[in-house]
Amino acid sequence: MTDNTRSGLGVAVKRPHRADARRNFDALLGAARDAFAQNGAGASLEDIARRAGVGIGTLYRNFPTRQDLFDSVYLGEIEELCEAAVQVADLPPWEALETWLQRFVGYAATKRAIYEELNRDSEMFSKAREAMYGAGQPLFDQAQAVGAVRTDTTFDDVLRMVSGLTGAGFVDEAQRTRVLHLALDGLRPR
Amino acid sequence: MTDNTRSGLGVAVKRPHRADARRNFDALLGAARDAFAQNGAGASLEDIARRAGVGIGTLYRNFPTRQDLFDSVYLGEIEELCEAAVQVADLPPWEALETWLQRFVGYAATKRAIYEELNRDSEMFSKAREAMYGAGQPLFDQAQAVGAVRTDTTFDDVLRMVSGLTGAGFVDEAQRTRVLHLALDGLRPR
DNA sequence: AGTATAACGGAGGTACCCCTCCGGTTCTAG
DNA sequence: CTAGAACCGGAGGGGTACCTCCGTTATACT
Repeated sequence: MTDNTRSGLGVAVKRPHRADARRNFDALLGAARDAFAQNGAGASLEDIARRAGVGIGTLYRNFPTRQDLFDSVYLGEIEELCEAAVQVADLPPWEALETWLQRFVGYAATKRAIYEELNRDSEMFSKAREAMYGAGQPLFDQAQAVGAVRTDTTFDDVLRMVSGLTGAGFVDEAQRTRVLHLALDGLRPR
Repeated sequence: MTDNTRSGLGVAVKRPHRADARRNFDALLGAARDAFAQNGAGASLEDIARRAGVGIGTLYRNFPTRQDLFDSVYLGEIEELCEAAVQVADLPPWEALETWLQRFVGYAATKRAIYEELNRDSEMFSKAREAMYGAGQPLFDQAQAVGAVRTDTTFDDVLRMVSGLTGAGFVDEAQRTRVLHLALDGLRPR
C-alpha cells in the first residue's frame, strides 16, 4: 500500500501512507482539477485549499510548488487519454481517431492549459507530449494508411486544431460535438 | 478636432482634446493591445501604464475601469474586422468567406479574449457580437447560397470554431494557416 | 506673455496571493 | 492502550495589483 507514483510518465507524485493524509491528497487533486478548469493554470492555491476543505499548509506539504500540483492533474488527464486510445483501438480506423479526439475534447480540467502550454519547453510537458503522441499517432497513421485521412497533413496539425477547439466556448455540448465533427471532416480526402 | 467616439458601436470612448493627453491616450491603447495579446484579458494595468511610459493615474483618467480599456482595444479590432468584410466583398463567395476568416485569426490583441468571452452576456459583448455577425453572416450566407458551404451548419458554429483556432498555439504562421484551411475544408459540401 | 485649467504621475491604502513555520492534533504500529 | 511519528491548519511576512487622491506641470487661449 505504498502507492509511490501514479503513472509511468516519470514524474513522481507520492500519495501519503496515512488514511487522513490520503483523503486530503485526493480532495486537493479534485479541487485543483475544478479550479484549473474554471480559472486556468493561474488559479489561486489558497482557493484550491479552501475548496478541498484543507489548510494551505497541507496543500504545500503535498505539492511543494504550483507546478507539482498542476503536473499531477495534468498527468492524470494525459493518462486517461492514453487509456482511451487503447479502448478505441478495435474500432475502424477513422472512427477510432474521431472517437479519441472527441474524448480529447471532453476532458475538462486542463483543457485551457493544454493549448496554453502545448508548445512550451519544460521537461514535463515534452514528456506529456510524447505520451500523447505515442497514444494518438498510431490512430492517425492507421486512418491515413487506409485512406480515411488526407495525406497533406500531420498528427501535430490535428492535435493543435483539436486543442484549439477544446478551449473555445460553446453554447452547449451538442454544438461542440457538431463543430468538432465539422472540423474533422476537413481531414478526409475528397 | 473633437474626436468624440471612435466607432459606431455605441460605446463612447473620448479621445482627449489636448495634444499631450492625446499622445498618452494613444500610447496607452497601443500598450494595452500588446499586453492583452501577451497576457490575456487579465494583464496588469500598472504594467500597461509602464509600457506606455505613463503614470497609473493617467491610465485611470482615460479608462476608469479595466473594462473600458479592454473594450476600447476590443472594439478597435472588431471595427477592423468589419472593414475587412467590406474589402473582401467582391471576391467569389467562398474565397471571400475564407479570406475574412483568415483575417479574423490574424488579429492579435484580443484573440484570447474573444473566445474566452464569446458567450458572455455583457451589453458590450453582445453589441460586438452583433457587429461581427453583421459583417460575417452575409459572407457566410452567400457562400451557402452558391453551394460552397454545407447547409447543416451555422455561422455561429463557424465563428466559434475559428475562435478556438485563433487561441490555439502553433509553431509558426504557416501551420496556423494550414490548420485553418484544413478546418474550413470541413465546411464544404462533399 | 500670462493665466486658467486640463492633465500628469506616483505615493499610499486596501486587498489578495504566495509561501513558511510551528504549536496542536490525529493516526498507526507495537 | 499508548507513545511518538506523521500530519494538520492558519497566522503572518513579503510581494504585487488595484484604485484614489492631490500637489505639480504642461497646454491652450487671449
